[in-house]
Amino acid sequence: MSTRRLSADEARRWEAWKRAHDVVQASVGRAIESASGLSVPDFAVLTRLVEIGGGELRQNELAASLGWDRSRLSRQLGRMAARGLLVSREVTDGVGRQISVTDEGRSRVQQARPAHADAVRSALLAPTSSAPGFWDGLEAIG
Amino acid sequence: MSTRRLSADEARRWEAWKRAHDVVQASVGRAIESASGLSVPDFAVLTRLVEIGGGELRQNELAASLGWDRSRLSRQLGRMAARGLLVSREVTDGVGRQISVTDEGRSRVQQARPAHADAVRSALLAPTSSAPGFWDGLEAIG
DNA sequence: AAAGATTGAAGGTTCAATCTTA
DNA sequence: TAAGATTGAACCTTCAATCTTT
Repeated sequence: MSTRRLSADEARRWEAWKRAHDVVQASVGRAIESASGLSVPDFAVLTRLVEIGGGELRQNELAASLGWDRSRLSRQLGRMAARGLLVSREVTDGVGRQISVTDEGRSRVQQARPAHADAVRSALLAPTSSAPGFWDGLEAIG
Repeated sequence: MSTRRLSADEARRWEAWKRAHDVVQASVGRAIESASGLSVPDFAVLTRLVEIGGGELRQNELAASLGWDRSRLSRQLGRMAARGLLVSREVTDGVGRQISVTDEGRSRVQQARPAHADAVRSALLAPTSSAPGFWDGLEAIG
């Protein structure tokens, strides 16, 4: 049935779905932050840099890998460079910039990885009764 | 099996889950915005105001209803008041503020509701083959 | 002109500190 | 003191405009 607004039951299911997602994201974010001091975007950038580029990538390749637009990545890299997590250099043989992880950035992402893996597994991939995750939050949704 | 980082397959499932969520949220957000000019937080605030309070609520009741902290709501209400969507008054008989929807705010939320309902239904509650939603995005996740 | 990147402006979120009033 | 609310600062996201180099 289609009406001009959500029914109380539909609204309840929609809110439960959003809340379940937010709980998972917050859990993973807290795990990363407490293990390494990195934010979720920091971790996303450093992970690509280390795992795809071996520590270095062109900025446009990084953008493509993340699925981010130029502006978003430019601002994120600016903040991360100011914190010493990476460095940005002009590329001599053409247009563009080369992004390189620093020792500090490499160390931090290594610190974050186990906590990230555990949090994702327990919240989403393999929730347990002692650590309920996304799917449990949706039990009543049908 | 538990290792110190996500496997390629685990990472793929995790990314797919996040992407599916983001697609749904973006779809609902665009529907609200194009129908009414309201943002998602605008719509959340006005919906509570109209449906729970009949157009008026104490600020702390609004915060509880939304599950938002004081700071977040204070900043959101400031922006909305500046745009004429609501007004904020001191409460004479004690501490606190009274938030009231304006005619403009009431009109906007009414404009947004059908688009919101349609978007939520097609993206999450009852996706169709012509409008795939969240669950379809997760097909490969197992 | 096209590609790669940055910036101004606006909106959103969070934390800690602060202010006000009962 | 405690409750209700605001603010400074930092971070995040997006859009349109801009800048630079090929």
